[in-house]
Amino acid sequence: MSTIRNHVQLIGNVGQDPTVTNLESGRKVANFSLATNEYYKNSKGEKVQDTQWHNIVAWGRTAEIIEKYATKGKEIGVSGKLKSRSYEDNEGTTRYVTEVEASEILLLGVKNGNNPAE
Amino acid sequence: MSTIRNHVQLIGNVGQDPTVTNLESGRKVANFSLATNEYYKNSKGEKVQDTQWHNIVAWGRTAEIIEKYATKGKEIGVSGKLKSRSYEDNEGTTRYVTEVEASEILLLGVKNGNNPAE
Amino acid sequence: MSTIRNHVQLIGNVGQDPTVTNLESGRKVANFSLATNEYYKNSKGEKVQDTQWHNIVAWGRTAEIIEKYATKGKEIGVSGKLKSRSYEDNEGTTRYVTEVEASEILLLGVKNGNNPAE
Amino acid sequence: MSTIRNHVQLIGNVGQDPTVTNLESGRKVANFSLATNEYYKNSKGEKVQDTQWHNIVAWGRTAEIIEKYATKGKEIGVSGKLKSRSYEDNEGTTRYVTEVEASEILLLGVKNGNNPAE
DNA sequence: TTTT
DNA sequence: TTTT
Repeated sequence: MSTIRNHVQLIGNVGQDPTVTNLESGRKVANFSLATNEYYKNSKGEKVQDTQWHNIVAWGRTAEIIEKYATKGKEIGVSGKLKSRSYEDNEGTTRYVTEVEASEILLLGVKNGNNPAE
Repeated sequence: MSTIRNHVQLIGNVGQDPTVTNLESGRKVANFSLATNEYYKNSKGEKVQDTQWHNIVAWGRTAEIIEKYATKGKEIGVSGKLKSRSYEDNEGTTRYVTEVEASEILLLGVKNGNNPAE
Repeated sequence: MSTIRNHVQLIGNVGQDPTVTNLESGRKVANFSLATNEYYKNSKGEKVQDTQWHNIVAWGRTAEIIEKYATKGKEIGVSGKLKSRSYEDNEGTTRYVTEVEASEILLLGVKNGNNPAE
Repeated sequence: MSTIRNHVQLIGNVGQDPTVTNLESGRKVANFSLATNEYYKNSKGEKVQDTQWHNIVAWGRTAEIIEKYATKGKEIGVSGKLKSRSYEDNEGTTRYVTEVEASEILLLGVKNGNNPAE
């Protein structure tokens, strides 16, 4: 889809080592959670943290990079599209999940030029 | 939150007239669905449409603009952040919903300079 | 370059029919100006327009789409990277120009699904 | 201007300590150069670096943050708008400069929650 | 040089 | 003029 019609960019920390599945086709799919952290002052002037957790999914070459480098705790950038899909849970109920389908990731805190994702 | 850490931009069509709630504080909240449409050719060379539906929420002045102008079918641009929250459904089960919290909207197909959102 | 490290998105009007050059390699290059328009109220409460003109350059398939559809006056979206380069003017002085290298364009005001750029 | 109509985001390294000017109004203006670095393999399979230099300008509170924290060499994120302006050089010739007017910066390589820009 |  |  047009990157102009549907574009998401996040910078945050990887919540846990990604789950990577090898598809029959030979492609990989990677799934993980990414935390973005916001800080603001509340009405009492106290610093408050608001953490948002995002579901990230990636395919193919991007999934391979994620498998190798986007390990738990790493700070990364993600760009891609916002997508939702439905599935049946164990009780047969239809559930909906919204994910960011990553087309690109950027490893931060890595020396420039040694960034395997570039 | 930093627009650099968490940024979403969508261009699509409003699914139905927004639901606008007047809070006790005097602020408004607007909720609606936005469809983004993708077109691609499948393996048979046929044109296929992939529509994604996004939950949009907006507060305050942005909600007021949405209430007046972002009516059903309109093509609009939305920029904001990706946020998730939980709530209890009627059976008391915890549900999760992911939304785009819009900080800005742009009415398309409106003559420049007559755009009430600008 | 990483779309995360260097990303520009503009929505505006094409200033004149693009200049398209056929390179010896068979590739095309398209150049044109894009106007983005801002409206705000000045200190006297008068509505003021601020127009910014941007140099856009595109290569290959994107240049071909531009040649056909991004004609004078059209409202389009552009996404790409910010790049600068130097050249010698007629007097032999080194000049610098900053351009948006478009990787994608979106024709607005076109019915969904009939958009040749998608 | 609408962040949807004109939006730039860069992640790169500060080229030199910013120049900060105190305006008569009491506001500050900060100017500096930001380098974004791209790496790719050329036709011989050699890794090549392409560095783009961007002119950044910021006003008010953003300028103050830049003055304190965006010092030479630091890796930062910048978001804002693309703007051009003309000026007369020493010989009285009209020159044009294109800048990113930063509305927000993000200091990278800083522990979350200790980021003075947030 | 666009658009309104 | 940065970074590696």
